[in-house]
Amino acid sequence: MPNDLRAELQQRKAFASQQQETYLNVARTAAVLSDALEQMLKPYGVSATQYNVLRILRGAGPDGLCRNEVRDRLLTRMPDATRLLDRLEAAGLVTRVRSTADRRLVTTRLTTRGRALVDELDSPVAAEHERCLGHLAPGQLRTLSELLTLARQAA
Amino acid sequence: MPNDLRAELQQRKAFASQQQETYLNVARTAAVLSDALEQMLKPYGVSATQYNVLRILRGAGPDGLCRNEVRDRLLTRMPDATRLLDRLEAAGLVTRVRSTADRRLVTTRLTTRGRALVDELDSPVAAEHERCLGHLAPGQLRTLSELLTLARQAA
DNA sequence: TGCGAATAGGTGTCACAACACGTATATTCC
DNA sequence: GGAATATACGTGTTGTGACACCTATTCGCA
Repeated sequence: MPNDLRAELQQRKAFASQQQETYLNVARTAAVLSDALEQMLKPYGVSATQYNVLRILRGAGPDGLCRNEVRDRLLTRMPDATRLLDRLEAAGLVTRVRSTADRRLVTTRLTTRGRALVDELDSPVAAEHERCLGHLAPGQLRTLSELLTLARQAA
Repeated sequence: MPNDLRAELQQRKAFASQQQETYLNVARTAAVLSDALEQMLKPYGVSATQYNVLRILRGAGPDGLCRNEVRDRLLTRMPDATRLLDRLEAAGLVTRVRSTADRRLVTTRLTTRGRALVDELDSPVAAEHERCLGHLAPGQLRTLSELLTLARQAA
């Protein structure tokens, strides 16, 4: 079904190129999947970006990370990581302390509550992924990941 | 290279599941590709979402589309299509006229300038897609599109 | 040692998106 | 035919992302 997206967007004309069709499919799929995740996270009071930060900080362990390290590990470009962390700090999910070794650095860490929240979210997030992508066979998931990784190489 | 994304995001632990890895790959790839497109469009003064609307309106032809039809054809969910169209109207790229048949409807159409802009953008956008995805073989692009279409079925 | 460049972080301002609510017109059902 | 509901659109408010610019601290090198 090569024209499924065209039907979905109610477009009449064929895509200009195979590359454009692929781009639109990537964008559309990401929008659909991240919307679903966003809706799932809403009752917990965090956005998908915020959840992503919490997961990054959990992965960093007790040493925490400075602002730019968090920013560089985000899935999406985020030029204003300061206020993103501000909001998480205001919500009591992270703390920030200025480093004594290099006073330019401000290390961000999960609070107990932040850690508890991200741990609590593991199961429902996994269930959401299972719900959205569980119908794909392991080989399909692997192929998809590989092709996406390849697609990212040029830009 | 199954762990390329993990290296890219500097994560230590393996992904929790194949589904999660695929989700992250979709999100990351969409972010990278749409960022590139956004940067390409910036000199022309339109965002990727605005460009998307212009393309939708061109596809609709001289009859134009009402607000909700535009909204439903967008790649990403857009609850506030009114002000998106407001901005395009303020930029002189679209016009809106209230329908006489059904006075609830407001039909949006491209202006001459809007049409000229979207036509002018065809070539550089195609070049950008070629630049970002040209290194994939036709069969790879097709497989990728098909798997993404399949992935979208559940949610 | 001292001066300029680079790095880390923050802020002011604006544009844009999200949500809830309000208004006008059309349709449906009694 | 008239009230209730649905549809299409707009608006007020709040929160979030984008960009440019600023300060403080450290580093590099003469």
